[in-house]
Amino acid sequence: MPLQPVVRRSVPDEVFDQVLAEVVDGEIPAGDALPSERALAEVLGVSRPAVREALQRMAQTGLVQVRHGGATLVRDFKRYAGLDLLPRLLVRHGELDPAVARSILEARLAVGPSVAALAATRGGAALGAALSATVDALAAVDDGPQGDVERQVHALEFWDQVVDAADSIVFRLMFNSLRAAYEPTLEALAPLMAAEVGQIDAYAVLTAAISAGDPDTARAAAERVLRPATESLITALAHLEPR
Amino acid sequence: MPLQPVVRRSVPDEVFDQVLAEVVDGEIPAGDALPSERALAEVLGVSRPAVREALQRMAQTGLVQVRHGGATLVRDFKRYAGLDLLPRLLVRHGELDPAVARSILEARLAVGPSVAALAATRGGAALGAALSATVDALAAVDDGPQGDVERQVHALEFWDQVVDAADSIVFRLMFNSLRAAYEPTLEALAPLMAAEVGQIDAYAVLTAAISAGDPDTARAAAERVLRPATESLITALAHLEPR
DNA sequence: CGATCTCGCTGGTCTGACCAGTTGACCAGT
DNA sequence: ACTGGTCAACTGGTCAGACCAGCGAGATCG
Repeated sequence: MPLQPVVRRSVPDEVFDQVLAEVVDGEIPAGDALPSERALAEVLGVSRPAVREALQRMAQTGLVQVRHGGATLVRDFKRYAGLDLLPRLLVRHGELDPAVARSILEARLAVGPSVAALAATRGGAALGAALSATVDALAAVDDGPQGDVERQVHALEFWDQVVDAADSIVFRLMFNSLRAAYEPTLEALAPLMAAEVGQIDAYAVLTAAISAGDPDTARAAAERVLRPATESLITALAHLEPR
Repeated sequence: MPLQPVVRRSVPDEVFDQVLAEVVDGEIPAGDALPSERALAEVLGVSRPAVREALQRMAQTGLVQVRHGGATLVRDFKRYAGLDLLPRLLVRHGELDPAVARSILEARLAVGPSVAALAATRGGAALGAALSATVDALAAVDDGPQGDVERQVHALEFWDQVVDAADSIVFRLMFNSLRAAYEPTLEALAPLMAAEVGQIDAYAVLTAAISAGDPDTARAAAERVLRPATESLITALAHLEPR
């Protein structure tokens, strides 16, 4: 593996991660109070502003509720957290959570075809050429483990363009959140997704449908791109889930 | 209007909102640097910690990138922000953004049926009774402007239960984000959505399909619930959009 | 002219202080 | 027995000022 960027963790980052883990793992049940800022600062051996910064970020994410004068309460993150929390949920304690991974695949399959249909309706003249170029790049990748990763990157780029063309801000933001969860684990997942991004012809059909401005065909084509890997991976993940 | 809770805005809240507006409105284009923390603190007449807290929250949301030693850069929020930003985008300068509202409707229509299908597959024994109870509550609401609001609340509760039953964390978080955007504007939108939540029979059919564990029927029923209002509202919104 | 150094600016962190809101206990009226 | 008032001991909110650490541009030196 080539040289990696140095991870620089600030003090508030560290505090944020620790408190987040406590909350997400359910060590502190929803409704309970967090220790006071001063107490946390002392326990963690950092200054109060550092703790404050972390707690404010927690509040921003909807995981706690701070009340001036009162205690800081833990909220039920499954009810109040937004999609931004996804990356933190996907990888817990350094490994993938199969239930979360399954859920991401389900969401992808539900949303992708609709986005493709919208892109077909709204895509401008230049869209077809841009998509074709990306598919060409996808097809030109050499085989091998490194190639799998590279194909993933091109596939992400492809969907990025489709989402842009759909011109619907909610899908755009959803895509950003999903990508933020997916990208850090890309290397690990690339082999599993290799079959999907290898279907150059399926991508080509989808591109053609979108370029032609045919939403129904685009929807079906997107589903043909996404469904095979989705279903096979979900069955594979089902064996990993404890339940 | 009955008594409202007092809104208490903290200093960092205020700073956050102001900087957010600058970024989202494009006053400071993506790639440009924000003024330094000290400069912002002086201009806004607050302390540096207050500014820091606001900027850290901006970074958490993906709108800026702070670099130790260097300037704080504005990022392209359309590419890096997550779905949590949605409430801030939906209502800008005190009024609804039609393009964002349209997009929310599109997303709802795309996701709702899939969620219903999953709920049909995975819903437990108690689900049917719970959904029926909510539909009954929906049907029991008196007419009138206040009733429209009340029906919205019940409809949200209904979908909340469906999303829970789907048992897919991504949809859960999506729903939370969408609800967070929708709820503050609920009173204003209730009249527009009145037709949808008035279709008690459509909700009943959907409930029956989910209870029966029939995903395909549930998907179709959900679409019948959501599509009419979605399409009529989108055409209505199209007239408001400048474009 | 180009590589290097240095200084000034940036953000990162801490300390300690004080302000402001909440809570519960206690007390005084009704 | 219940209401509302008072107070003290929390809590979070905000500030000022200091110092550390990283970056970058301009001055400097070869």
